[in-house]
Amino acid sequence: MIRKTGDERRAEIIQSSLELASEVGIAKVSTQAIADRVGIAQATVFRHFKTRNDIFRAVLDFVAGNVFKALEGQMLSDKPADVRLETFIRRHLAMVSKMKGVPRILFSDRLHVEDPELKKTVQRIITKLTVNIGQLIKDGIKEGVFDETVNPDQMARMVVTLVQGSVVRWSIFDFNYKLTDTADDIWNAIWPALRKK
Amino acid sequence: MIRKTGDERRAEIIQSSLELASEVGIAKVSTQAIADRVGIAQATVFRHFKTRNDIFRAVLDFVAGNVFKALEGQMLSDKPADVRLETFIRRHLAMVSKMKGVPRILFSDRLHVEDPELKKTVQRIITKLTVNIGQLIKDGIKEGVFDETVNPDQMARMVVTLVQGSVVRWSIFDFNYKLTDTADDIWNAIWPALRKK
DNA sequence: CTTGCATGTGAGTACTCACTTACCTATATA
DNA sequence: TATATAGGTAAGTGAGTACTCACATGCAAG
Repeated sequence: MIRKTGDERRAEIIQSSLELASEVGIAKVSTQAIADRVGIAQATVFRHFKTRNDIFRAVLDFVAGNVFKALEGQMLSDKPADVRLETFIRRHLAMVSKMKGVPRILFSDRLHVEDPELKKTVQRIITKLTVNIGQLIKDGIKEGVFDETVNPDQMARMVVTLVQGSVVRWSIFDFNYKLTDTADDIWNAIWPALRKK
Repeated sequence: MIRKTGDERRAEIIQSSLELASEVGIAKVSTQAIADRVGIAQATVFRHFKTRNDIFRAVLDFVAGNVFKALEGQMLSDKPADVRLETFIRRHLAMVSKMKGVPRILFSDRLHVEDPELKKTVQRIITKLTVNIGQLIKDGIKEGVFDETVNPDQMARMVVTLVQGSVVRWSIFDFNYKLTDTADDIWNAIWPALRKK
């Protein structure tokens, strides 16, 4: 019987849940499975989280925090907007490819219907991402690297959709290719639409 | 006690499962819930399908059949390739927007891990879709409406990814906007990359 | 009218799940 | 050294699950 602080255990539970989600899918991430991986009794999980859904909320907060840290890094860079956008896409894909559990949680039906709070969190993340990229595109138009006829919000939505769609595709195909390689495909598809003519 | 033929009941079970999936998510589409909606006893469901997963396989076959019927219609048209591609995207989105259960089944984690057979079916559908659109793009290059520097397979993957990503986004946002409206966004994003220069 | 069979069912079985309760103990601090 | 408390647990509980089985009945063909 090893004792750790609550914060340590909570971090372990979040980490193990993410790993399990990538391996067996969120539906099979039972409190028993989490307990087994962490090395504690099932009941102990409930010492640290009130409900199972609370665990997934904590996982999402953890992931969202990482995503936006990466995004802010790009927003503050002084490189031209096209470089900033491309770099962000690459960084984002690189990050997700190291956390395979993310798509399994983000697109699970548990989240989609069972816990409205969880879904709202995901909606907020996606919206915030879209707004930020829209801003990046507006900056690019001002800088003169993107065409002024481009609709920034519409384009931002498509960029986010492409990145997300790529992640979903990768997840459906069992992570059996390098997600980061699709960055070129994405860029080739949208760059002609963005480029200053 | 109303009696119907096996084929009729099977069709009802498939239809009800699709509806339920859109309403409550696939995880909650229990054999009991299906039975309630169809108006039969839970045990009767197993008269018509050996297992619960068999039901989802039948649903997927049904959906895939519809998708490819629409695609073939476009492949055989004698209009220019760009019109054919745009029309297919619009038709595809229109069809999905009438079957909200589709994204909930296609992107559920139950499917992703629990039943490998189901997942293979989804992979096959996506691959076939991508190959067909790749062919359409190749045709367009030959016809001279698409640029010859375009990589058809890469571009086809992006088109499919955009459509899928749009569907997932629409599902995450609770179907609260018209999916068919995103066809314009998609077309605006990829047309500059495809257009003959 | 009888018979055969497909459709239908109530009452299970055996299982998993999230969550609870009552009790235990390691450790930090007074 | 005593004590409070946070971390830990075995053994539940009740609700839900897919699936089975023995039996019932509507209906079509002989």
